[in-house]
Amino acid sequence: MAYGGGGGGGGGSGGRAIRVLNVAEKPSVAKAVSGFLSKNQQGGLRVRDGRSRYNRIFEFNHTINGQPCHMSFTSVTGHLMELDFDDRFRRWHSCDPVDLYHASVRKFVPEDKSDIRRTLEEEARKCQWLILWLDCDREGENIAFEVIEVCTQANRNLNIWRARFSALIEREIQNSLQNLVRPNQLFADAVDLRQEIDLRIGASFTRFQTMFLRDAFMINLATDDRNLVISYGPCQFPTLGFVVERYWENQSHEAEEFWTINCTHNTDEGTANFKWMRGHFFDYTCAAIVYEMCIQEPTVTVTEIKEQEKLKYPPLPLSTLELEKRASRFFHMSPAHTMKVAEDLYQAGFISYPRTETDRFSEKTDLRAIVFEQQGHPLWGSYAQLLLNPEAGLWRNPSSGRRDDKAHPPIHPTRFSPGESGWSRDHHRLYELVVRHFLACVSQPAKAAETSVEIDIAGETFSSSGRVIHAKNYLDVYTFESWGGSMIPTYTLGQQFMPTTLTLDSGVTRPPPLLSEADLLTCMDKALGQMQRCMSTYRSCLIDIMQ
DNA sequence: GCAAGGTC
Repeated sequence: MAYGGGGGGGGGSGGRAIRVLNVAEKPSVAKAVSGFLSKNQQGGLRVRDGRSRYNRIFEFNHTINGQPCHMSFTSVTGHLMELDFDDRFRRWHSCDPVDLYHASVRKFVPEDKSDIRRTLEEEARKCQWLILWLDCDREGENIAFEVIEVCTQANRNLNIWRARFSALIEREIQNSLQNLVRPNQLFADAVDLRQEIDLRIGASFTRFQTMFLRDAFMINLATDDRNLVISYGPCQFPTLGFVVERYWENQSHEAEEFWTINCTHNTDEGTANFKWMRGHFFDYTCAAIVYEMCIQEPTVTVTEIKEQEKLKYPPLPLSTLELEKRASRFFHMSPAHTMKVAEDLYQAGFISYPRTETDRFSEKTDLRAIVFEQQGHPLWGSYAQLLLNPEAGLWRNPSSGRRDDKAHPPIHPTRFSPGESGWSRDHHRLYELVVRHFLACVSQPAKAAETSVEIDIAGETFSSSGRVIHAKNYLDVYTFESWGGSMIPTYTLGQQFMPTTLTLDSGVTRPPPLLSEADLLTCMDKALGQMQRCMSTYRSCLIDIMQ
């Protein structure tokens, strides 16, 4: 890769330090990265204030691929720019809501971000290079181009680079600085498009339905001090749809009585509960007739015995969606809170970047090194040691999911911690989940022997099964999941006995439960997958047509 | 007065 060259005497300036402006997405990242990069550098780390009181500027010396650099490191706070309609469309009655689909829009730096803009302009004028340290997701790429726009307006000759990193740990940061790439315009464009669609649909529908419903229900603004805006956004509606759909199913459910036949058998080895293979009948008379036949001739004959080894596999490597679902299931943490806590852990360097779709590890990842780090933990350290011991036979290369966002690895621990004093209970729990999940991924599945027995009573079939766990394996460390064992007595084929009980039982159908947050995430993910498949079909159709 | 995405 050819560094320098392009802008205002980069690498070619004969050993003289070039001035580099570095920009992160948030102040904490600017501080953390500056901390790593200024280590062991002459002059250490200096800090000064910029125009914005939250976004300070860190300064230090560094060398990029042999080129001495003077680094200034500042930050933005998320998006620098906003998208909105031109002023003449801003008032609600200025146009028909449908006109908002072609009204002109503009992207600009809002008033409360103008101090950050000034800092960027002033610093950009002094620099030859610009390195973008924004989060490595689509929004980050879009913010990168917002920063580029502001900076290049102040200095046309900037040589612009993108640092890519998935964890706020020193090794990763040093590595990304020595392997700079160019920013990706296509990712940024995708976000611009999403912003425009959200704005046009949201504003036009919200104005339309608010005004329409006000008139329809004759709500008088003068006497009603509620600020009634009935908002519509492309993001809310699928979510609301799933929630409401399930609610309606739940409400319209009519409980229905059903009947089933159960059989139990006690021996000195234990009890077997046999379930009727027909499930249940909604018609009492039918069930009663069959039951009557069984009672007349209640002798049981064992007709089939199946024994097989059953495996329960560890989960796939951890993506954001799974992290949210599991934190919701295991700890009742809301997805929003989970992501806040995960972000804290990421910023302190304990886990990798928590926003990832990837559920497969790259072959280059040194999985054993990650396990190695965890050996000293009081709770799971001994399990980590066992994993690394080849004689234990516990290790297994992790399964690979089908998703790869090509930007970040699955969420995994990046730094050992026995727990930090500043952590809340949820920080502890989430770190524990990430570590235990990772250790589970590289472990053997749990193994059990399952026996299923089928019996015949008067021509009706019943079945029961028992399970004996032979090796818990990953379940020893993944304590959030369990796999119950159950014993049933030993039977032989053709054996005959009398049932201990043979009963006709009734039950009532239950409505489907309201959607949990974890269920909702699953619905959204499924719908996203369907949409992506549609899009890809559509895309190949277009390509066909064009050829 | 409107969206959704960043972040303080």
